[in-house]
Amino acid sequence: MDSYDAKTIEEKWQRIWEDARAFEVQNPEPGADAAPKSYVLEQLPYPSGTLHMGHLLPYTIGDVVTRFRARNGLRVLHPQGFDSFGLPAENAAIREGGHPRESTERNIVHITRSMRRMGWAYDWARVLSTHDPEYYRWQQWQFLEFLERGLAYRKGAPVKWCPNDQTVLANEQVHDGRCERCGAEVESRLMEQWFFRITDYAQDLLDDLDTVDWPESIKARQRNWIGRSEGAEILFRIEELDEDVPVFTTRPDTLYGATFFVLAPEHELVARVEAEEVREYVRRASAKKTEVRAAAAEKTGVFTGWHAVNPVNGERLPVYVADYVLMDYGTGAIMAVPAHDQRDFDFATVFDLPIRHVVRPAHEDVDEGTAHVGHTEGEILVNSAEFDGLPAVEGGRRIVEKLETEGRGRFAINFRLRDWGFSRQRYWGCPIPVIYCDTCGIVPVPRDELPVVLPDVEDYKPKGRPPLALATDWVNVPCPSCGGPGMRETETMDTFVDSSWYFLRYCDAQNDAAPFDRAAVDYWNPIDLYIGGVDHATMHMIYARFWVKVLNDLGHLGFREPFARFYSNGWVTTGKTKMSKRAGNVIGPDDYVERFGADACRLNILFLGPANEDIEWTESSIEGMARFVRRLWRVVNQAAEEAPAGSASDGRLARKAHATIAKVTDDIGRRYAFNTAIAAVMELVNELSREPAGGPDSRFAAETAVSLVQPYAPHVAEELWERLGHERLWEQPWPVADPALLEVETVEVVVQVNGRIRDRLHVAPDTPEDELVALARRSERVQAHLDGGEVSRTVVVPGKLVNFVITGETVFPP
RNA sequence: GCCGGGGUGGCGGAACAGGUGAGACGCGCCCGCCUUAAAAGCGGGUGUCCCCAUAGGGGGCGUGCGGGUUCGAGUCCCGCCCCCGGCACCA
Repeated sequence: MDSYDAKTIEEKWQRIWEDARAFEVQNPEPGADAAPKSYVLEQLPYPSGTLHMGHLLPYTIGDVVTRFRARNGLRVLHPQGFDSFGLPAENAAIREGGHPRESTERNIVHITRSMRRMGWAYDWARVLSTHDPEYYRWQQWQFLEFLERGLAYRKGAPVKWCPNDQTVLANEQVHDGRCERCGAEVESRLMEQWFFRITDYAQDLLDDLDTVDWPESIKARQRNWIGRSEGAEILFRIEELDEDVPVFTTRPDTLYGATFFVLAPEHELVARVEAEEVREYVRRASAKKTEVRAAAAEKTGVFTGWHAVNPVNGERLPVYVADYVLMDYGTGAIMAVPAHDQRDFDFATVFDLPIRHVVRPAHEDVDEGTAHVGHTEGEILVNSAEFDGLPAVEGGRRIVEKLETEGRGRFAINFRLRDWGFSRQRYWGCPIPVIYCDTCGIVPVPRDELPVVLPDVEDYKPKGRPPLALATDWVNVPCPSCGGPGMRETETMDTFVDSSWYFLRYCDAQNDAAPFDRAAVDYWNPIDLYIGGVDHATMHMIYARFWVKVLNDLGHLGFREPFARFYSNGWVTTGKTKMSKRAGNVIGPDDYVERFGADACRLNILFLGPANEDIEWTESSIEGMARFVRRLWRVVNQAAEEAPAGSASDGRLARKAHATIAKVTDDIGRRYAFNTAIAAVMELVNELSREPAGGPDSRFAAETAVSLVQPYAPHVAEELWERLGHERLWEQPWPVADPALLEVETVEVVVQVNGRIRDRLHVAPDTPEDELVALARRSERVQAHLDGGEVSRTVVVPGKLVNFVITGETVFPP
């Protein structure tokens, strides 16, 4: 027998799969009966220079599932592509010179080669890159659809600005007041921005989470992010201004406890204060970053001299400006109830404002000197005029109803989710296809002029203005509407737009008349298994859901959720830190593929632990896995050479093979427990190695092991399959366990006395209960323990155990 | 603070529906075989404490801690402790 040579085998089979177009899949012909399908997809990768172990996990999971489902008779779509716009390439170009396109495309070539070497079964005929004009052309087309329906709009808004990257950041890209990308401190700026009206879909996005099969933790994050709160909007009149100001509150039951009123520094009315003290406070507050405000030890604020009238009792409340009230949540104004809100309490303490308790437990007293926060269950209203004594929740409702009849309040729902600001002052992104005209305003670029191709520029360095502004030939164009002078939009789209619809394009990747054909998209979607990391749980996966809902409302597709099932893979870590380019601790697979082969790497990454938890990379385990592959090689080769063909018996080895089929099928197909499936195959190989030449059963066991390991180690599996005298394992039906052989001939039934095992019986699995009890009683060792006690109860689990419960002294014999 | 996920051998982990002595499978380590030697490979051992003993056998205790339910609990319930992740002046 020749020795195992991973490199030769892997190259051989990769060539064969490629020549056979083994993993390319066709869309169904229009009108034809659509075959049962499965759409398996890993989150779109950014094409950094090289693959690392962190990438191996999701892609190998996707590959195992793809190969498994294909052999189970499904038509499987498993494409791959590149999220190739974005800051890293642009920053690299600024740093090292060259065009971002050059380094990006070089990286794509390199990473594609690495992916092929891993043997992942992708339909490369559908590959896409988001920086390809043929891709973003259709993104611009969809943007125009959004724009025309008012779902994309421009407004001035305070935005998070990264002074280092010279660009606007989404809220999600800011962590602890710093740019998540470069770590620079984020500033706040007022700028005209493009927004998608995702807030229109907030309730929809929340409700439809109930229809998808995702881990609860991921759903929880999205719910958290959307942040729905129920409450009321209540109008307060500011006496001195004669203006009504709405506030949002989740605690209308505490309205009688309001003792002051607060406006956010950015609130429009604040501009009307003339006192220099207030103006100075507003200036200082707006310079402060939100996170610095939040971290402040003590609440700050300043009295405006105004008073707000509480609509429910006519009380005059002093109006303050304080930066603990945020302009971009609710209405930017609050009624302050220090007795029942910690923040208001803190403020009231600093400014020595009155604290009035209006909600308290029905049957106990509260300390009036502290804030009594966040309770409504079992509590009643006090100090609340005619509402006294009502349960808090009902009281709140009655108060709002009363205000409603007076036109001073209404029930309201508020979301934490904000509209999605998607314009970026950077170069390397999808151009926004609009033209500004002094006469016509914002004019969409006509669809037949798409794509608006990103022009080359001399200098990508951001200078506060987008680099595209420097491409004057490109910028200055006639207005499509009136023909007068116009200027192109020089901002580009957030790359999250690119990844909001790429999974649709895969379904019809070559379409040059539309983003995609609806029938093709409706056939393949929703995605049956979406695989990726938790870090995209709130941004990408909310945006893509929003995008699909809009396209559905516009009639472009027939479903409302893109990701029917989501599998969240863990991180690969070294030490305890997540492996990432930024952490500088990446270990690439290339070296290991060279030394041990792609098959060993694939097996290893899935064997290290449950794939939905973090996995620590260890050098020694891959050596163990290489050992397993060699062992498999040796044992199967020996069976191929020496074990005769013929029908398998019902002996131990054949039964083990059937049990392994059942286990692996369930582990991959239902449980997504990729590690235990490998362990099961190892057990089978261990048994086979005891008698590799043992007859037809050995050959059957060898074939079974090879067939079951194929999703994980497809190259060596194909090679061994061929040596066993067969061909094209990747097309063979997945093996089916014979239920008759899953039954073992004899089972061990435990005999317990008071739950302690005293003997074992070896009996047929279907031995009836009474017989089991009789056998158990006959046992000498059991007898010894039954002496001196009376059996008060006998528990029998057929095929498992008999338990005698005895009363009496001799529970534990000496 | 709120939300989510976890605590099992020297290590990664298994035990999927409360039902066989927990610890599958692998890593590491130890002993042996093979070899001039090494590598590779092969065989065996490996939770912990105790007892009788020549082989071997027997028993106690063990899944973060404390209670509980049950004939029976890693698995269910109550109360703690600790770790990881997310969100957070969100009114």
